[in-house]
Amino acid sequence: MKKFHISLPEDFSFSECRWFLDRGFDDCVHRVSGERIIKALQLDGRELLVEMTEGWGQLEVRILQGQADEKNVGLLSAYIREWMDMDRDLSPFYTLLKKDKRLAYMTEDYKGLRLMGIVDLFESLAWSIIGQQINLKFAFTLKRRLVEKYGKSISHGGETFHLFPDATMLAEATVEDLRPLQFSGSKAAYLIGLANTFARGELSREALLSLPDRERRLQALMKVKGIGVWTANYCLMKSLRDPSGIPHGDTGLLTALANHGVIRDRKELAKIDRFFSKYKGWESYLVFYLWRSLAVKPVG
DNA sequence: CGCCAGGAGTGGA
DNA sequence: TCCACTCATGGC
Repeated sequence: MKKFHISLPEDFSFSECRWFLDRGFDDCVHRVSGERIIKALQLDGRELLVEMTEGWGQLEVRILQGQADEKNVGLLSAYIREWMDMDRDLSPFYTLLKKDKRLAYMTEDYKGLRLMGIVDLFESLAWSIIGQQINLKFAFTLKRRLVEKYGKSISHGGETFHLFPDATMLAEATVEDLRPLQFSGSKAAYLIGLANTFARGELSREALLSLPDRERRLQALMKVKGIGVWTANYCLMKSLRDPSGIPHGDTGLLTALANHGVIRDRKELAKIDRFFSKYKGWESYLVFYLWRSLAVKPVG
C-alpha cells in the first residue's frame, strides 16, 4: 500500500498547519516543499518517508520509501492524526477567542491551525532543552547539527531526510562530543542525562501517562536535570496533548501577551493567570496561537 | 557593543 | 519560598 487518505475534520486547515511547520525556520525533522510536507519517521521499528498533501477535501498520504503493511498504515494514520491534532473539536476554543476583541481575529486569520505536536516524548524533551534560553533560529541550527551527527536518515530523490536520534544513540555521546557543535556545557550535559534516563527506562510516555494527573506528570518530568517548569509544560502540551499547559517563563509568550495588550510589562504574573483562567481546558491552544502570532506570515 | 533569546541550577537570605 | 547570580552563544 503506497497511498491512503485521512478525512479532514471541521476547522482543519492543512495550509495553516503546513505553514507553521516551516514559518521561516530550518527544521530538519520535516520538509515543507510547495504544497507538500515530507517527513521521515520510525514506526514499529520501520523507517518510513511520508509525503502529505491535501486533495479532494482529504489529507492524502503517500509512502515514498519504506515498506508498510496494513498494520503500519494503521499506525501511520494514527501518528499523523496525533501529530496534527486532528481528533479535536476546536469550536469551543473559537467561541472563547471570539469573546475577546483582541484575539477574535485569530479565529479567521489562523482558522484551522492545529497544535502541531512532537509525538515522540524524548524528541520533544530534547528539543525543548536545546531551545532553552537561546533564539529559535540558533536552536534549529543546533538541532540540525545534533540530528545530522546522531540521527538516521533516508535518501530519496537526491535529498536527505533525517530522523531525530533516539535516546540510546545520544546516551553514548559525551559533553566533549557536543561542545564542538556549540552546545553549552550544561545544555550538553542535560541532553545526555536525559538520553540516559530514557535509555535506562526511567522515563517514558507510558509511565507518564499512567500517573493520575498533570501535576504528578510535571513533578516526574522536573526530576530530570535540565527540565524545569517551562520544559515540562511545553512537553506535556506538545507530546502528551495536555490541554492546560502554560509554559511559565516563556519569553515568547510574554511578548505575545504584551503585543495583544493583555499585559503592559512582563512581570504581571497575576494578570496572566487571570487572563488564562478564562480559557480553562484550552490554555495550551491559546499559548500555541499566541506563539503563532509572533511569526509574520508573508503576504500572498 | 549591548541586549535579547520559546530557561535552569545553585546558593544565600 | 524568593531573589540574584551564573552559565553560554548566536542573532540583530
